[in-house]
Amino acid sequence: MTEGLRERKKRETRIALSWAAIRLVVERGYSNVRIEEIAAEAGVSLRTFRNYFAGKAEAIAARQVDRGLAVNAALRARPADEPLWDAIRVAVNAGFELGDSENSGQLLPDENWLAGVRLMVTEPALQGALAGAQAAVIDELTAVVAERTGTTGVYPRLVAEVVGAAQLAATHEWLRADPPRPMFELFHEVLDRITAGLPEPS
Amino acid sequence: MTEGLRERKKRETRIALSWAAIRLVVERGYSNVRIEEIAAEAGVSLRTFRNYFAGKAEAIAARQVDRGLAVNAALRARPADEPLWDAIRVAVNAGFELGDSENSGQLLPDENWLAGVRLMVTEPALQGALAGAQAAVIDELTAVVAERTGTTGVYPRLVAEVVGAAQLAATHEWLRADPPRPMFELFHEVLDRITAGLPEPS
DNA sequence: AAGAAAGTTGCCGAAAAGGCATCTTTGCCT
DNA sequence: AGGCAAAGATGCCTTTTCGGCAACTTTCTT
Repeated sequence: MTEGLRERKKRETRIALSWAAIRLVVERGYSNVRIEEIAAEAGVSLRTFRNYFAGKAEAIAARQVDRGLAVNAALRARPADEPLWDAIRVAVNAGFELGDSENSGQLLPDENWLAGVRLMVTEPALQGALAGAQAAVIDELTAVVAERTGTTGVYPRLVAEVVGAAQLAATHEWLRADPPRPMFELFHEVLDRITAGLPEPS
Repeated sequence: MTEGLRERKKRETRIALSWAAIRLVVERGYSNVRIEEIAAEAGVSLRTFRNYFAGKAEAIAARQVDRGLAVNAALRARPADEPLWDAIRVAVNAGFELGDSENSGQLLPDENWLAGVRLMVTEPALQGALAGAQAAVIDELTAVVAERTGTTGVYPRLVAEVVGAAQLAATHEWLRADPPRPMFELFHEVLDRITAGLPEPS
């Protein structure tokens, strides 16, 4: 069965709330946004907001979660005989593309927006939520890696955590880079270093 | 000048609050602990608790932060000509030892306690705070690595993030392992894999 | 010893959080 | 189509959190 109306609406509401939260926070600053306003912006009641998210921070982090889940799904969809790290590269890129398409389809973001995002991610409460969201995604990724490689023990988790670390490092660099660089490029550079065992650059 | 009375008391209060929070939450479960009770347990007012921490979750994560900062300090203290990854191994071990000494000095933890901790870390709100705390520590670690290696660009951040990932993976395994295994052993295994470029185990 | 600086505490209002009952919408079966 | 059941949205209400402010106490400096 294809996706029903109910589920589609729910997903749309979730996305609308999350974007509303991000937009308002980027514009006005984290503590100057009431969750009631986010709800209004997305056209639902405050109470409904609370049915979806535990708070502002979680709403904002939701976009990250969805992207992460997309990566996981993409990884599952890769051919089983493809080398693990090749598959991971492709899957993560697919995740970035999702982000782009939800955006204006631009590889490099608007300058004001970027500034707002930089400000936003300095918010301590946000960092926690973002990191926590990442953790949840990584739990699932661990399972995917375990399944794919048929390994047990630490290995799957370690790979998952490291992929997460790679994404974080790439994202940091992406926010820092001037002039801006596209995400996939940064990510590949990072993965190259990791699969080389992270030797000190000479 | 050595550490004054004021600073020592402050540090003690911080630690007392954090342990009180952890103990109560492990015993009763996250949502059954009022922060007022934590404050009482540590012998300060509710308002004072709030001067130290933004909430329950942050109080609990504080122990992690302190351990992380200890690792960073230890890394700074390593001889400058020591290979980076050797220095990291030693520094992280020093961090674990700190945790042990604050504990009963045991390498392997009590069974009830472990069960409580397992339960505690499943709490979503906690995961966020723990991960967020980790993120803050990693920011500092990035600086330490940059300083030590004299590198710029992504490399320092990448190393820092990966070290964080390694600790997370090791911790997960530590919580999962039955029979229990000592942390330092798990961590070394994990680091070996990383410096080998994370090849799929055959 | 005295003033300055830092820390603690109570009070208070705003906001968040979440349980519960009600009403509406969607999905499914006949 | 009709109608029932499940899921969702909303409002209401109570408890808890959150954080600014000002008064008071302790520690530090000279």
